Amino acid sequence: MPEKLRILLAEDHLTVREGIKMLVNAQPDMEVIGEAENGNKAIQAVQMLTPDVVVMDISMPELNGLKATKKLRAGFPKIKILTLTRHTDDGYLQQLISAGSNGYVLKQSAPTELINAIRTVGAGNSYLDPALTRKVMGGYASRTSSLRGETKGEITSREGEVLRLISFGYSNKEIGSRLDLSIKTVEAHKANAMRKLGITSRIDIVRYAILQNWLQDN
Amino acid sequence: MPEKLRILLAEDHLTVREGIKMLVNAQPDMEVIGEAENGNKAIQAVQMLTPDVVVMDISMPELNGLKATKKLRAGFPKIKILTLTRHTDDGYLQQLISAGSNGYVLKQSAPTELINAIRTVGAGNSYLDPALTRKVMGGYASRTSSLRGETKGEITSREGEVLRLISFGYSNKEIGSRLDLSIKTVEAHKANAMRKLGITSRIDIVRYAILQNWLQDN
DNA sequence: GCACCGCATAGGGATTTTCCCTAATCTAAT
DNA sequence: ATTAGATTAGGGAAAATCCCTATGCGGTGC
Repeated sequence: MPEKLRILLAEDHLTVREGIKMLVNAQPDMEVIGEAENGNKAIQAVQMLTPDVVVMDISMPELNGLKATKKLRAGFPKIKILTLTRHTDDGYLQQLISAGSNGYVLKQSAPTELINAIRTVGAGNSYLDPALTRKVMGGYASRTSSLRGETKGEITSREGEVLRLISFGYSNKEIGSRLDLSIKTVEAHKANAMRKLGITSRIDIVRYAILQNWLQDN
Repeated sequence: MPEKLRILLAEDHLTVREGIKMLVNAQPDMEVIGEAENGNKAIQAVQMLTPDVVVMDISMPELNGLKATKKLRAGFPKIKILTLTRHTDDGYLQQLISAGSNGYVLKQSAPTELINAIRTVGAGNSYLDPALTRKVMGGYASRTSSLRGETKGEITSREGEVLRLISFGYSNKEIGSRLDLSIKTVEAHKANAMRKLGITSRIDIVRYAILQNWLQDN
């Protein structure tokens, strides 16, 4: 048997992390060599430990898994990144893949799926959770807007801040006083962000927030 | 050493469940004797297995941990229920305790906390996560409404329907046409539900929805 | 260098939504 | 039979949102 696969766990929930660690370490061909509770620490840990595979949760404080994946991919092209998520939305998947993730596993899936996925990406292949494969296969042509270059500018951090607070149920006025801005400015950020995202209603903002995992753990 | 504590795990995420199971089974004085992925199955499992402690996730499909706790408490007064949650909201805690939970642990906490908590409730005491104790100690006097008997009745299904749609970002008008009601009726349900919950703002509705897990996986 | 674009900021005024109060049925419980 | 809560809904006041316009500021392009 060759060397064991060296795994870095990036996941903010300690309980989940411990669970995965025990699961991984119970395998003969892999071991957890490091842990990180946010994206920044994950990047530091990769620099120090050079793992073979990073198991990366999307939703983490400070620097989320999506951004951490992008950064890691830029600095460490050979590292394999396996994204772990709660979401089944394929719109998100597209972002992940373009960020450079090698695989995508749902937290809902069986533990053996995770182990399979780690082996698969560790071997240099890409892995897509079976539950997602179905989604991706059907009805993808409708979501090619970003490929046609219609993604004119991404959401700025200010806009994101406003959208997030809107999704939480704050009024424009409340957001204004919270961010120390005029209501009018908040309205403008909201409108610009919505135009960029191609959405027209408050419900779409909530949906977007759910995908961004903004509505968790607050 | 006496008998091992017999644990039932009620948690919908298989990965998390596996993690906890390994953790529990690694202890000399406790073991997992059954698992359930929703509240209904948990109740069935309790009837069949009569565990000492049920580790119950709040957010589960079909029947959530809150309702399952209430039902179990009615039928099995001696069973200890330890609530496992992602949330730090103390308003929710009150509901849990009145539902009959013996303890409350955050998923974010260290695995040893969970083990401690299981031992504590298994011994017949109640356990409150240290992270929550702080919250509960400070500024609780403001939230004693339910102790004064102002919790006149629970949210009705109609009210819940309305709250859920509000949390999703629908306007009263949209909810009205969706449920085929006058806007005025929607407003009334909203106001009544808010009065019952003792909340006053849209943000509180969203928080409530997050706790109810209404905003996940749609 | 200057024109142009996007970001962050914000006002005015029209429109829409929500809030507060009141109230009529209907059903279940006492 | 009287009370309590659920479901329905209107009128009018108050608040929030929407649409349009506008000003600096910092890059990018030619």
